[in-house]
Amino acid sequence: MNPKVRTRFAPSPTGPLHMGGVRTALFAYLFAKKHGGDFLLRIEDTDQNRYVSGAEDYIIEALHWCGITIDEGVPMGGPYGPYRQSERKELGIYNKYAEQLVTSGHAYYAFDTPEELENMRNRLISAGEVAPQYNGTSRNTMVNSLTLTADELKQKLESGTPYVIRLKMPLGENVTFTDIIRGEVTVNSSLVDDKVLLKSDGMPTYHLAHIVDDVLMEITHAIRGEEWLPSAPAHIMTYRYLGWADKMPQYAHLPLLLKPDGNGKLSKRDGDRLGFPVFPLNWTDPVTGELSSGYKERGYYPEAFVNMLAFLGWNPGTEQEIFSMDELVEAFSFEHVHKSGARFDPEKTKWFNEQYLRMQPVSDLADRLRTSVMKEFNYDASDVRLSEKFLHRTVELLKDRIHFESEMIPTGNYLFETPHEYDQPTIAKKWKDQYLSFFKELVNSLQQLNEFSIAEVDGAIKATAAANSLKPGEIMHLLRVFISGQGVGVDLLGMLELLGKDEVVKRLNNALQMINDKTNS
RNA sequence: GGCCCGUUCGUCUAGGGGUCUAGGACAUCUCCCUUUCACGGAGGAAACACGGGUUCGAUUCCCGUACGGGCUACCA
Repeated sequence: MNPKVRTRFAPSPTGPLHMGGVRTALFAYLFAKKHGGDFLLRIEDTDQNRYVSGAEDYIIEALHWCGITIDEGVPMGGPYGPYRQSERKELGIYNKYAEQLVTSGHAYYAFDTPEELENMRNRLISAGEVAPQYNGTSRNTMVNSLTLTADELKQKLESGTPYVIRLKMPLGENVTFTDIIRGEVTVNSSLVDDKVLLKSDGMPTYHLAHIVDDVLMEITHAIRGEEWLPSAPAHIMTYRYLGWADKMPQYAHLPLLLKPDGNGKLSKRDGDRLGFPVFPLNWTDPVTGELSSGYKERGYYPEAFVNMLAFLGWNPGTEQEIFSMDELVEAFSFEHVHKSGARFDPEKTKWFNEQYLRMQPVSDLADRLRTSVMKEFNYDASDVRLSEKFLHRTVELLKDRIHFESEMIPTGNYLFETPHEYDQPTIAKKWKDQYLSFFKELVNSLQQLNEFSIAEVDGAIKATAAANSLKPGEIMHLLRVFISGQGVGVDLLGMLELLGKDEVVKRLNNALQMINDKTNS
């Protein structure tokens, strides 16, 4: 029987998680859930120089907002804890396995200083080497436990000379492994350098830490970005040298997310440069105070964001595009994950949001609109504009015209407030003095209506127009401007009915006063 | 530069030798609906990078070229 599927998302807390990271987490989550497994969050905080405070909380909040639920790991813990590598270091595991590799002859101590490393690279470059590396050939010229005598080594170690432990990559060996997405990948071991496994500060590098942790946490599938493909052979070798070939998770290297414009992978800087967020949530840089905008605060539904993300590099193989998280879990498979990078399109993201907006129940939108209205305007609790009926109808009038819920008030502001300004270009274009009597009569006619319904109002407008030998088409646009102040907007008759007799009459009188003032000035 | 990975409409993609006069979606254009603008509906334009093979037959398989992406740290 196959072991229970366990996948993990293992970001390093160096800043806010960007959407590429969220997608990696999403695919790992979908795969785990599809197979009835667990999804873990491990924090890879082995680089103390790049640690950013708040980043870990941000990652947790972002995943939560997206509906990606963590079964185990940071923050709640679990049977394989701790789940932060800085804390796991205290367990002595990284040290232990690094030493084990040294003992078995698959790794060695290296005492070279940064200057010496730099010199070595320059030396190789001037010797015509295009890719200077610390590897099977150059290590013989360096200061390490392979070139030092036993006494020299002992002396260095005892005097506390800083050292790293490097993986001893073999020369000229073909390393083959199977990637779930790319199939069989073969790389010659000569091409990959002797990776540092343990740094001089005692911390492991990613190369060692993720392997030790994946095995100890019984991870079955290691899902990560394509940028790791070149170092995968080093990882494969490490598993073998540690005697963990049978415990190695299956690797899946995901295609990268590319910039909507120009070249290269999507970066944290692209978002605000191009006017769309690259982060799920707002992020304020703790050092510079600079704000990067997030999808949440921009008014995107997490479901829309996730749906969009899922379709970057993956497809269900059918023509269905709108998927709930449950449906994504059901449909997900690596067979339908692309090999090539996906250019991200902000326009499509908006479209996804619109789709989710249209699916919202009107009553839910009305409830949320009430909250916004109360915040925006100082209405009395008994104000009709806070009534169920008014809000419900407002939502119906507005919802198909907007991309975000947050646009309801800005787009429909004239439904909440009597206009103070009017679209003068439209008035100038349409207005004729002979319309004055029509509008005056219309006010009277509307005032006499017992029932202020669409049908009644429509009837009154038509009758008054006919009495003035006007075609309704002539004055409808002006009527809209007089009522809403704007030339475009929601259905006119629907708006009149919603506003009600008193408000409509009031607005009409205001507008006629405005016309009068203009004429006299 | 070297190495690795990739290459279907502008973008995301369907497609695993004949069903491809290459399908869908976003964006774009036209028309319809609408006494506004949207929404909605209908339609249009728009792609197999190139060159060699293999094959009766290649978008689909192989090789090369071009292009794109990634990596090339005591960062992940």
